[in-house]
Amino acid sequence: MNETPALTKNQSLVMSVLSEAKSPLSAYQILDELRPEGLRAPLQVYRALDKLTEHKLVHRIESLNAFVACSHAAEHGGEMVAFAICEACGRVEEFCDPVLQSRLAAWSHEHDFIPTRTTLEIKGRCAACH
Amino acid sequence: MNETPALTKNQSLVMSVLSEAKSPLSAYQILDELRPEGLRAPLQVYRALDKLTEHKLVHRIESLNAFVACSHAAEHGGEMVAFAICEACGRVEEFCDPVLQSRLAAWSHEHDFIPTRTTLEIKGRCAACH
DNA sequence: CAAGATATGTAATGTAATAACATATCTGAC
DNA sequence: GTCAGATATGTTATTACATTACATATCTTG
Ligand SMILES: [Zn+2]
Ligand SMILES: [Zn+2]
Ligand SMILES: [Zn+2]
Ligand SMILES: [Zn+2]
Repeated sequence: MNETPALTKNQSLVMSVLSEAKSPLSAYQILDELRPEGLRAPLQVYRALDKLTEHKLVHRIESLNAFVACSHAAEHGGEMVAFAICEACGRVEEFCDPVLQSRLAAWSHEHDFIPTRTTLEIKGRCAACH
Repeated sequence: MNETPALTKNQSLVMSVLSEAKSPLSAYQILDELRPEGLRAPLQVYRALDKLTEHKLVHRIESLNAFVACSHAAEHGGEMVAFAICEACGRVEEFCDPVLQSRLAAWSHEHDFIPTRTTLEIKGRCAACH
């Protein structure tokens, strides 16, 4: 069910750039990295990002207008994902928390709200940057 | 301590537009609303939004690149704020939840992360839009 | 092979946010 | 009152982020 298909050429290129990045990259930063490989237009990157995001191999960080490779070893289920973003070094840590998830589910249920997607991003300073 | 100063002319204009809006507005939508009052440039709106956001009279919705008037009757303390955003009607509900807040504080403490700002936005369908 | 689906290439445009600089208004010290 | 610093405003240009529209190529599958 819902197998992740093999990546296409552009998807692979974008994925490899994000996998090697130490912090989130904007679509235009990714494009610049890939000009040597022949990419020229933002849309080539955005299309790849759309697919990668759909398959949850990549996540969009809304508060940065940027993208990170998923750091989950295993596949994502339907669970909520959160991010801790260091404002000093730029590093992002991805995490899941069942308590947060169930608390949000409870709020939604109480308020007759049907959630489809949750954005949870904490900005601050990571352990290495105190 | 930290009194909210009286609003300037442009801040008042922007605040009044947001207060009457039924859903979040982009800076450019606000600008269009205020052209009749003489505003002409995005920066006039962005500057007002910066101050209003600083005083927490307005919140930025990161996932929409848009802004809403704060719906808290009382003043904000340092607490975390969350938003439930209806993808059908556009309405946004602002809420606080101590459980979410303490759980995020716990995660941060466990991971030696010093948080400064949290973005929590749930997209979905509100009670009126099932 | 033919037909439909998926992926790619390219140009142009739309939308969001900031930089740089000039001018005006407010506020307190003298 | 007036001078000086701080705050607010006005204006133009530019940068950053994202999508529309259309043409072409490649990959399925009957
Ligand atoms: Zn992930
Ligand atoms: Zn750090
Ligand atoms: Zn509020
Ligand atoms: Zn609704």
